[in-house]
Amino acid sequence: MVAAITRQQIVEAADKLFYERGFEATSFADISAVVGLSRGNFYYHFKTKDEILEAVITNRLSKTRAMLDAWQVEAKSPADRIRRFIQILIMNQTKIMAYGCPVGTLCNELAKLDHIAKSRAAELFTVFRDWLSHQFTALGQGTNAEELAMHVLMRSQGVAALATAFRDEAFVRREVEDMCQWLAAQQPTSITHTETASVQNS
Amino acid sequence: MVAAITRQQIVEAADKLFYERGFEATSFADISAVVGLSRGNFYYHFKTKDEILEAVITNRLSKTRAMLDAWQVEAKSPADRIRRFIQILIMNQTKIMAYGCPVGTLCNELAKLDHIAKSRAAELFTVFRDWLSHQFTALGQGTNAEELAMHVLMRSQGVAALATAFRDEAFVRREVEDMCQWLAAQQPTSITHTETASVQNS
DNA sequence: AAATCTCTAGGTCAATCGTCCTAATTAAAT
DNA sequence: ATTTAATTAGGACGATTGACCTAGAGATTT
Repeated sequence: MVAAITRQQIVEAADKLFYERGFEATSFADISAVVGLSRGNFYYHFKTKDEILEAVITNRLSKTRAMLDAWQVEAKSPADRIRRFIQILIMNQTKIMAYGCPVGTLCNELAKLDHIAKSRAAELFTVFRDWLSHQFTALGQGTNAEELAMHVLMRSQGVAALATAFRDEAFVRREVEDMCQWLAAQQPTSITHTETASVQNS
Repeated sequence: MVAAITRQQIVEAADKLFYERGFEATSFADISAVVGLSRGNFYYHFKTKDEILEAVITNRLSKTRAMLDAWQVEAKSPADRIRRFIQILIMNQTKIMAYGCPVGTLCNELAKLDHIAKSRAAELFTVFRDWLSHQFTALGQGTNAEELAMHVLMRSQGVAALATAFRDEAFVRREVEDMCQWLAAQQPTSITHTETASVQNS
């Protein structure tokens, strides 16, 4: 079963190229050159380009879920976990300034192509949204959890988009800081009531 | 001088196609089919595809400036003008949900392609940023004007990106409303001082 | 050792890409 | 009316695209 390894190598290379160059702009030849495989051999592993895209999205979904699961134990409070999400903008700053957000840009390209997989790519956003929504619920914002999750997602997308266009590191830092301050204000009745401290330890 | 008309038709058609399908995904044949011209005849008007892109960006820049100039007289107060900008998300909702923001998605595609015109496309953002910055200065936010302008731009980009992925009209309305409320809170000392009313009439 | 299955290399296919050339048509100028 | 310039149509170019086939090498099983 060496094919499974080669297959994963293809998916990994395709993922990187789809992100850095775009789906359409990446050819079979490009991917095979990275993996070190002959173009013709591709048909054995993937019959169509859409099949590679499908595999890339599936791979991203599982990796994203694994990352969020890890944060669930690494970060102690819901607020810390949301901050962890926001900090992605700092962690991946260089790549984001060069290529934008991997999820947002893929969804946008597939939307323009009216590609069959566009809704499947949007699942990546859903995973983040549901996870963020879960964190906001744990923060005591059960009624607005999904709205707040979408708001965080929205801001992240906006920062990523402008980071690519302006390449302004100060802007990214400023907006991340602003988001964290906004987040701190989202803990309901944090000043008047003191029992919210216990929520952060859940 | 009939060529000028044909040239403008080409630019207009290319603009629409670049927006709806993307720059790379649009071919000479696609544009010529829309205009009703033979493919070969293209070379007379535009020698390269990059030349069309350049013309499209230039066209967008002048159209954008003209629109913002019109708003300067149509809308009475700086706040009204900024609201007018925010309302684009509602006005162009259908197209944005299908293809995203014309500026943001173009900048992103060109960034991935590492295209020569990527900085030129970013000028579109600069035009909006400077105009917004000017409005915030008129609002009495001279010190933070550019930061606030970038913040509005960021939010618009974020809403557009998620609108494409989720196709959620309620989300767009909610975020636009939230932005307008945020804007209302940005008028410094609007409650304690009354002289800010005169600023709105400038 | 023979047979079977897994995996790969190289090449072909028609279609399409951006680019470019040339002959013909149309309009303008003399 | 004749020359000149502006504009067009159609085709050809080399390269590249995604897709596909087949022969054979390599590994595994019998």
